[in-house]
Amino acid sequence: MNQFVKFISQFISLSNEDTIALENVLSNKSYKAGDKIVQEGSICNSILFTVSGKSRSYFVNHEGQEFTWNFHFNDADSKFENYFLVDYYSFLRQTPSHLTIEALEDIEAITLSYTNIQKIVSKSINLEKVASIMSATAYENVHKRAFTLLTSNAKERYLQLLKDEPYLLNKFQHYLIASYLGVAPQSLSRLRKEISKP
Amino acid sequence: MNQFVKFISQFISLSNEDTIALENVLSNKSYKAGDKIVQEGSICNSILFTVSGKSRSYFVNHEGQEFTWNFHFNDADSKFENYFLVDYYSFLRQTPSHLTIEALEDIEAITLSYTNIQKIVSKSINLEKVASIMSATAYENVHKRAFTLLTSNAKERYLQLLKDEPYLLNKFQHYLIASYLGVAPQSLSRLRKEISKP
DNA sequence: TACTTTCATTCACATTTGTGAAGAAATGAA
DNA sequence: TTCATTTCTTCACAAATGTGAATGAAAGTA
Repeated sequence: MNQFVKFISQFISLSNEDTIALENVLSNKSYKAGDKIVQEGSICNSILFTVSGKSRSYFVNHEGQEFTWNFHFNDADSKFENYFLVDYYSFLRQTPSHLTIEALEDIEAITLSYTNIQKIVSKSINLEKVASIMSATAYENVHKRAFTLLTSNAKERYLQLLKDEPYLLNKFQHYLIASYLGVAPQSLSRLRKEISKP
Repeated sequence: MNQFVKFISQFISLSNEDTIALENVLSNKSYKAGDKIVQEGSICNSILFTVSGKSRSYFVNHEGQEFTWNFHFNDADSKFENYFLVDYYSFLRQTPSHLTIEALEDIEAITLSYTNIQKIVSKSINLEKVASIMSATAYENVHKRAFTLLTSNAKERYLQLLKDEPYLLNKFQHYLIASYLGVAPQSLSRLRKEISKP
């Protein structure tokens, strides 16, 4: 059974027709390490579901600095939002993406296009629920990110990462974690030293 | 004609039936300056549309510090999202709110409850579009906020505010603006001095 | 008006974070 | 393995931001 369909089934019970309708609009796609899965400036017209491989999404500011927005992978540690490779902002509005998504390893993914989502959603109330769960989750995620950035300093953000998603430290390079926290790599190093032996 | 209906009409053409259906589920509500319109911890079960008066939404961190999330008012300067008094996060999921919304002046508002939205949305495709416009806008807004906080420092955030929403400086007290930017009031003062005479 | 309260600014100093350079450690390739 | 490359850490110093206190301006109240 398709991994994406299996994933959706955890949330919503799908009829046989729903399952078939869904499977019919899905296709497989693969990327090589280093590929840009989503390009800043281009419109994000499909949602990709990660089957295997790690990737990261990031913003680039006016000075060319990269800031990791999120990490994406599919294993026991991953959360809901980690599976999906998409700039929701761009996807929802069909406007140019601000985000770039880059394959850190070879990626296997399942793709669902914007137009196909419209098609299946209009056919099935259950599938409509999936779309709303996904967008509510995306909203929660970005909301939490903004809250953390507004209300806490670098040390607090690192402690929160240690608490909420410590496995990221083993999966991704620390300079990427640093840009996820919004600090310089050297500052992260300093924080780690300070926290490890108080 | 109801101000909220008028507002909606700018985006979507409403049939007579739609208009009547919408007006039937709206009601007026007023608050006194200082009132809490949305309380942290309680579920946000309606969306309020500001007719008059200023308010602000804010988070409180673990140390009791307040961080302004947004300013809300309804005049020539206001944007889409400024009208609405709601914690979308809480509203979408019907979970306890993280935000508090406080009336800075006496407020007149139009209220639309969660259950009533479901009712009218299921009756009219046009009204469904309104709901999706609103949630896409909420998403864009929070996305932009997170992006700015992640990628720019205090000075850049202040310059961006000067560029994008300078009128806030005349409408709201500077210590509130400071907490919106995520800096201490004294730091905002220093930035203003530095920028006014280079 | 005078009085009180609140807010904005300024200052000195503390703390946090950034930066560039250097070396250590880890990783990957031949 | 050895060598080259990348990443992590450490350090010293610079820059940014926070903090508490003091002052004066502005706004509200009697």
